[in-house]
Amino acid sequence: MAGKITMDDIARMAGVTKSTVSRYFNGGSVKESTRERIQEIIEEYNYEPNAFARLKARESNVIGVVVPTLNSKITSRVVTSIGRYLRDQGYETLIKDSDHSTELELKNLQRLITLNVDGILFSAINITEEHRSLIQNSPIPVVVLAQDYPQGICVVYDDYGAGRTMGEYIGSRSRGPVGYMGVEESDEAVGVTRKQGVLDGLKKCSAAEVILAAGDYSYESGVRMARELLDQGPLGAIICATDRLAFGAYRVLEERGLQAGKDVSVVGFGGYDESTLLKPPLTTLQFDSYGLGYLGAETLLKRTRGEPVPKKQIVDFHMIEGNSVIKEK
Amino acid sequence: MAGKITMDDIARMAGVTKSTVSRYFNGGSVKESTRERIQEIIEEYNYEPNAFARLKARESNVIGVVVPTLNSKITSRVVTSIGRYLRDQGYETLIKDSDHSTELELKNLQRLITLNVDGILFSAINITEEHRSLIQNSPIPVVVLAQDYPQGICVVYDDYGAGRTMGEYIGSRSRGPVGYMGVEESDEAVGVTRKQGVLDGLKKCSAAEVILAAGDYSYESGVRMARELLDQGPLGAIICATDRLAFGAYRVLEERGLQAGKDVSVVGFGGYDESTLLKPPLTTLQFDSYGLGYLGAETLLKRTRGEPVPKKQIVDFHMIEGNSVIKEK
DNA sequence: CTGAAAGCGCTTACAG
DNA sequence: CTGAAAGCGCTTACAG
Repeated sequence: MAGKITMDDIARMAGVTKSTVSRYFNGGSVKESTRERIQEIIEEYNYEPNAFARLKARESNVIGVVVPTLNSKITSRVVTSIGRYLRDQGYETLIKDSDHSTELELKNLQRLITLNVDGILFSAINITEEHRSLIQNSPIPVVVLAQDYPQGICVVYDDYGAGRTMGEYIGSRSRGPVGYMGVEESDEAVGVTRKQGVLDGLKKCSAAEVILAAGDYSYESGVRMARELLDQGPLGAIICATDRLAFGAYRVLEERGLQAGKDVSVVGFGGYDESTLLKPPLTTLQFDSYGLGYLGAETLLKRTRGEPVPKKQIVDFHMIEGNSVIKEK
Repeated sequence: MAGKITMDDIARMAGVTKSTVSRYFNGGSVKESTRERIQEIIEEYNYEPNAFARLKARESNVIGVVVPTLNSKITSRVVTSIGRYLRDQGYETLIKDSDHSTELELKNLQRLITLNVDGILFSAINITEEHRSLIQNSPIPVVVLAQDYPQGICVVYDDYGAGRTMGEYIGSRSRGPVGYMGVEESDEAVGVTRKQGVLDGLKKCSAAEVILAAGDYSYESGVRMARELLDQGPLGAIICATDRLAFGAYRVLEERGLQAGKDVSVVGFGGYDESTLLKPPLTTLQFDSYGLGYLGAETLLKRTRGEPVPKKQIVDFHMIEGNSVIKEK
């Protein structure tokens, strides 16, 4: 039975009309005594209004979130953080998974718009012209997460700063050529910005030659790139665009009888839980994913209220030092 | 503009009424020529009907999923799998995260019921009396995931079988006392069933003494339990209820100058990605999470159509052999 | 403070 | 094959 009760049922039982019950929920004026009567009935039946039937309401109190995948520790952190913040603020979170498909990203965005949610947190692998046009024309506020978006509001990781920090870190303590295992440039944040940071950081601190490789985000891709780089001769250091790629590098080093932190320095980005489990533990830069989610949600809510928000916000990172970098003597 | 268009707008542009457009979407009879006209307009405006405005429809075509947390590789796999299946079948997936809170689990369940989704996939840490009563009285079909639920329909991992397999595996190749690092018994599936399997398997194949420890699911808990066990004397093997706990055990072994696979056997359950990265790689049992999600979704859809479904379905597991078990000579 | 009525975007018998 | 009308569960001016 529970759940098939409507606002009208509650109203009847409380001896009022649904208008009054609606006001009860939406902060309209209701006499203290009726308020109590309504409350009793509600508690007895465990009633909650159907959030999606508020077709005529100004706001739906639901925020949509679209993520490129759910199969990622990072995304999990971001979404968990968003959910916590929104819940505290009395909002529903509607999560849509694009499962690595650009087509689905577009569809999900479109769908959230027609669902008339109050706002959208949008995270995509890369933002195409179509994404842009959809976001631009959206009657609903959209905040873009983890990708730069000059046409609108975004909250991003400090990819350039992180890259640069890592570049300087390695540049100042490594000798010999440096290999960089990156990802395709279609991913702005990681493929372009992070890489540029690394290159600039290295250049500032060392004259070492840099050899570039590029692939996708998979473990296998890491293995392939590491082989490709090492086949070209000995390396002083390998900088990997993500920890997962570094896992692949570890595997290849082992195959070749080399040891990270002794024969060659290896570093990554991400600060995955498993990186501390490696032997030796990986030195890596961790981004503040919880901060990203929190800030994104907060910013979006401000937007929906028409409050001013920064066009772009950058969240911090910090280094987790493992033992994978050759010690200076 | 995109998104503010309603079915009525489309209808007007196509020179028909919204009744006809509605029929177009729901498979009613529409003349070929009008069908084409409607289709054109829809494509031009990228229109999609608002799924949540189907207040009067028999079905909403949305399935709710409640998960205990999003911060888990296992859950991610399950949810991704559910999403894929449902999408193929033309359903929306609405994900609700309980964030480790029993109270939220109840709330999420309640909310999905009042949202009048077509069905609910429910996964909870443990199922209390309150959960039971809510599910029992739900006017909407519910399929319980990953926990036994004799009062209704469930899809579960083979916790007993997996435990038993692992128990026999270790029992037949280990000498000396066996330590078991488990979790609290409030978690039926892992805390009780899996443990019982392990104990039965061990008993069948060995007369070795078994020392039990229990804690929560965290890495720190694994560290604590491993210390506790090893403090009581040397062990031939440590069986960990999850891989994460095994990570803690590895850490303690290292502290004490012991090596997994040489001085003591260590095994886990879960088949986490990172387990193969350990040194030595962990021998572990992996459950078929994708299968669980897929089967759960399929079963739920059958239920919504009134088709008969098994009361309980058990998904498979398989062993991933690492190098963490002492070789027999 | 409260109710009657119109409306949100859609669906569904019922006529024609 | 198509439209007019009633209705889904809720909200919102508008009277009183």
